[in-house]
Formats: sequence, C-alpha cells, structure tokens
Amino acid sequence: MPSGTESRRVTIHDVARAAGVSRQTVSRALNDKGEIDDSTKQRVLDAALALGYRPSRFARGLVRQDTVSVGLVIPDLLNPFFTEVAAAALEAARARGWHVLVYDTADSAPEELGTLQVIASQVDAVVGYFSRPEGEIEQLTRGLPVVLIDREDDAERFSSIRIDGRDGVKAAMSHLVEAGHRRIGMLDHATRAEPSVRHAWFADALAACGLAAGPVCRADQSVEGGESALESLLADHPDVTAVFTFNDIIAIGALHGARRIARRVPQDLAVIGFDGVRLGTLVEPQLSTVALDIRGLGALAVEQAARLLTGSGPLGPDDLVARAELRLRGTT
Amino acid sequence: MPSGTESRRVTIHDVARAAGVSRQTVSRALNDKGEIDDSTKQRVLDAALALGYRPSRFARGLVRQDTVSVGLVIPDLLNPFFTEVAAAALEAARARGWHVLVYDTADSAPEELGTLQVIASQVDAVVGYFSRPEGEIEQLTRGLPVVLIDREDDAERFSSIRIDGRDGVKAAMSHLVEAGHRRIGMLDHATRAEPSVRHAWFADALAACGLAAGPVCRADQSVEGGESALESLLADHPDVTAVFTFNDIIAIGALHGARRIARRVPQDLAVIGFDGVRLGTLVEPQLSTVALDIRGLGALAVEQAARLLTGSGPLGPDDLVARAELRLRGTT
DNA sequence: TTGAAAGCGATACCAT
DNA sequence: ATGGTATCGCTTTCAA
Repeated sequence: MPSGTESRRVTIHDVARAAGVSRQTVSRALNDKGEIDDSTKQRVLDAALALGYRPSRFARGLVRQDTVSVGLVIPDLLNPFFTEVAAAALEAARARGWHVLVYDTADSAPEELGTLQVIASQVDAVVGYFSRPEGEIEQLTRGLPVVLIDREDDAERFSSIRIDGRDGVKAAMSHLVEAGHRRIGMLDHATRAEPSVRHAWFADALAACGLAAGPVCRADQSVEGGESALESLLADHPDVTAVFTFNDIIAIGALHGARRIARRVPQDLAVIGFDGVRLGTLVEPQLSTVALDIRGLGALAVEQAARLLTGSGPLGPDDLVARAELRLRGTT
Repeated sequence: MPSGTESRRVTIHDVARAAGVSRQTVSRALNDKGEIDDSTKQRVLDAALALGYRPSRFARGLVRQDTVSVGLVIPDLLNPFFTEVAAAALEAARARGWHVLVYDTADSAPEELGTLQVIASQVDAVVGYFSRPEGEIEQLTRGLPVVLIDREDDAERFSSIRIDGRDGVKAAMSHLVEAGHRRIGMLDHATRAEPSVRHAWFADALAACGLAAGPVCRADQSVEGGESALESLLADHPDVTAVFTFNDIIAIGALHGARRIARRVPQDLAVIGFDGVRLGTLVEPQLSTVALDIRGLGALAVEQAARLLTGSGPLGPDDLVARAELRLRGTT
C-alpha cells in the first residue's frame, strides 16, 4: 500500500517556519496589512504559494466573526417559479454580502428533514419552503432564524411570507365572468389532501360574481400534471369554458392538454394561471395569470432574515405579504 | 439610547455554567454521545434550550474537519440551461453530503471576480462557469480545486468539462440538407467577439455536406435576443430556410421572431437549437435540438471536484466531456 | 459518568 | 517592522 503521501493540512505555522518568520507576520502578509517589510512580505507569499497554503475558513471565521451564510431551501429548483424565487433571493443576499447555501428538497419530506438537520449547523439563518409542521421545524432549527415562504397554514412560531392573491383572483374571475363565462373550473394542486388557499380565493371570487364554484381537478405541479388534469376535467365537465389553475406550470400543462383535445385557447377555453413566471410569456398564446412580484418576494424573505439576524425590528405579518395582480395576456 | 441588550454569543461555556457541568459534558449531551447520565443530559439540554444556545459552525468545523462545501458559479440562474446545470450539480453534491454555495455572477466580469475573491475563503472547491483568463482565476483561487465548465479556449491549468457537439451538429446539418435545405443560417451568441466553437462545428458540418457556411447573426442569450436576431438575419438573407442557434434560448426567441414575420415553422423555416433544455418541449412546435446530457454534465463536474479534493486520480481531459446528440422534434 | 487540559488554525492586541 | 500571547468556541484525548 502506498504511504508517505498522508498530506496533512498546510497551516499558517508551516508557512511561518518555511519563511523563517512568526505566524503573525504570515497573517500580515496574507491579509495585506501594513506594518510589514516588503521583502519579508514577498518571502512569506512565496513560501505560502510554494507550500500550497490556504487559510482554514473555520479558523478564520472563528476569530473574525463576520461572514453571514443563509440556507435557501427550495422544493424543486427546476420548477420555474422556484427558480425565480431562488434567483431573487440570491440577488438580495449578494447585495448584503451574504453567502447562500442552496438545498433542493425534491418535494420530499425526508429530504426536507434531512436538509433541516444538516443545515442548522451550517448557516446563520434559513429561508425557504417547508411542508413539515412548525414544531418539527423548530426542533431541528433550534432558535435559528427561519423565514418561511407561502406557508398555507398560518405560521405562528416563524416569520412567514404570506402570498395574498385574493384580490388578484377576484379580478381574474370578474374578468372571465364579464367575458361571458359561466362555468369556470379549477386545476388545484395535488401536493396536500386539502384544497389550497388559492382554491378558496377562487370559490369566494365566483360567489362574489353570483356563480357557484366550478368543478375542480387536482393536478401534479408539472406540465404533465396540468395536461392530464385538464383533460379529465373537461371529460367530466365539457361545459367548462374557462379554467383557473393553482400555478403557471399547471396552466401551461393545461394549454397542452387543450391542444390535444382540440380545444382552441382562448376561443373555446380561457386559461388563467397563478405566479407570473417568465415562462408564461414564452408560450403561444401567452399566458394570462395572476402575477406575483417574485423578485420582491425573494427580497422580502431575505430582508426579514436580516432583521431576525440582527434583532432589529423584524417585520410583522402585515408587512410580510406578497400581493398578486391580474395580468391579462393571450389565453383569455 | 437603549443598552444592556448587547447580546453576546451564547457559548458552550454558558450552557455548562447554567447546567452546573463542564463544557465537555455539554458537548456529550448535545452530540448524543454515550457515557452520560440521562438526567444530566436532560438538564444540559434544557439549559441549552433556555439560553438559545447554538454551536458555532466555525469552532465545530475547526476541530471536526469534516463537512465539504463547494461553490457553484453560474452566469445567470434564470437561463434555463444554467438552471438545469445547477439542479444537476446540487443533486450530485447532495448525494455526497456536500453543501453547495451558489453564486450568480449576472454575466458580468466584475461580479465574477468579486465572487472568486470571496469564494476562496468559503469553500473547499469551485465548480462553474468563468469567462476571465485562467491566470486571473488562478490568482484568486490559490490552489483551490477548480472545475471549469464549457470553457471555449482550452483550459490548461484547470480541469474543464468540455462540451463536444461536433457530431451532434453534423447530424443536425445532415438532416437539414437531406430535407432539402440549401441555405442554412446560424444565430451565434454575442457574449464574446469571436465566433463560438459551436459556429465552427456548424461551418464544418455544412462543408462536409458540400455547402458553404450560411449567414450568421449574433444574438444576445435571451429570448428577445434570438427574436430580433432572427428577424435581422432573414431581412438580410430572405433565402435562408433553416437556422441553427447557439442555444435553445436563442432558438426559442427565433421561434417568436419567425411568428412575427409570418414565417411558419417548420414549413417555411426549420429551427434547430443546442442544449436540450426542458423548455424546448414546452413550446409549440417543440424545439428540435442538439441535446446535451445536462444532468450528466453536472454530475461529472461534481465528481471531478471530488477527485481533485481527495487527490484520488482526477479524470483526464478525455473523460471530461459531455457529448451532444441530435433530438428531432417539431421545428424541423 | 464526569472533568481537566490540549489542541484545531487563524487573528488581535500589546510589547519590543 | 516583528514576535509573544491570549482568544475565538468547540471536540478529543486522558485521568479521575
């Protein structure tokens, strides 16, 4: 067996010895402090380079207590909505000089728990999407600042960015009704057993228009999910002329489904999504949607994390809201 | 002015004192080591909870020397290709129990440099896209393992995952020629001044088919970029009947452009992209493309980082390749 | 089962 | 300009 290759870490001490100086001098040279002779500095730098020395981030972090890292937890980075949230959070964090550790929990509870477990010892705060009960999260994060996003059950122990699409959805439904639609269905998510909050907005909005809530079909949060959900919705309820969906991905799936069963959009079927992802402008016809300010959402989450971190007046529930507004495009 | 709130960090020492034990005992309790009385353990845990104690990741990392973190550097997370690369890298890293710090350099050289600067002291290895000269990168990373992705000029000092689409592009061009196209243009990127390597593949492939390289127009790597580039290409060269693009985003822009100038795809104009992003299957008609195995690409980059990190036989240039293959769909 | 002491690898402060 | 020493917060021997 090969031996003697046992490469111990090169420490500041090794560099000091190699350069014939003290560790402090090495530190000075490497950190561009003044108070050091140019020639010694060069000698130290050379030695460091020769030895392949790199300071330990832990040792440095220990004494310099600066650097902030936050964990960003996302259910599925490939879902364009979450991609945009992540990009927004990354941007907001960068503006603060923070580092962001990203975790994709693949929409799975075990992965979520595993992430939570390991994250707690790696970051100064956590921002993101969690499906587990608050108590469980609390236990694993132990006093770590946590900012939840779009928690459907009211968050009590944690800050949570709430998404308020009530008015947006109402505007959307009003628009459809004014356009003559009387039978409006919904493609809800299938992540949890209960209907989503968005479904409640949908039902309330229709009631306000004097219509009964239309039929609902549950869809996987993917294009395929939306596609097949639309087909079965229309198979069961051929009289439906407009569909509101839990999110834009499902809506885009619905567009595909409509094409498959030869329903023209928007002539035979109107479609309105939710979220306002860029992708909605890339399909043809462009997707009408109840749009969120996604960048604002990400920035808000990071800001709250910052406030929690410094203890400087965290925002209250009333400020932790992302509102949505109707954006009419080609599918209505 | 408020005072007395000056909250010093709660250390293991505080917990020890509060629980009336030594620091080692606290450590035992918190890390679920054996050799500790259940009642003392509980007492310690209570004290820790009460004080809101959280171990310092730096102190812990310093002594435990486990946890690996890699930096993932991406020019634009909102570009679906990079999103997919990031997701793939995240997945591969998670499988190894690594943490991933993600940085979006916003396609800007200063941001890239800034990231490099700060990254070096935060991670054990770096993976990603860099546009700066190797020497510059080297200076800022100082012996840190670095894996470059899709470096157009040959990487000498760093490992680099090369993208080899030569055969795929040749197959694409052959297909077009067999379909009767004689005048094939390209929408190249506009990031750098020189034509891309993909353009060289394009030209070579056409030459192999006995055709002269068609007209080229440079496009911003965005839908809008592709859209306007296509329009100007066809304005200058109305005889072009097929277009190959630097990547899928540009191709999708081209699809939009074609619609605007009333060229039907694929009847009046064939379009072939490059990359093979999922998005290509969401547009109508679905995008034909020279597709990369993006997940494989991300996994490969992470694997090389792992090998570099452990010093265990890093892969050579011949193994660090992602090949591309023609995927015919609706736009041809 | 518990505690004392010795690091881990760096920086800061204070001498010199 | 340079070096000595204390210190950051935790874990790991090793004794008791």
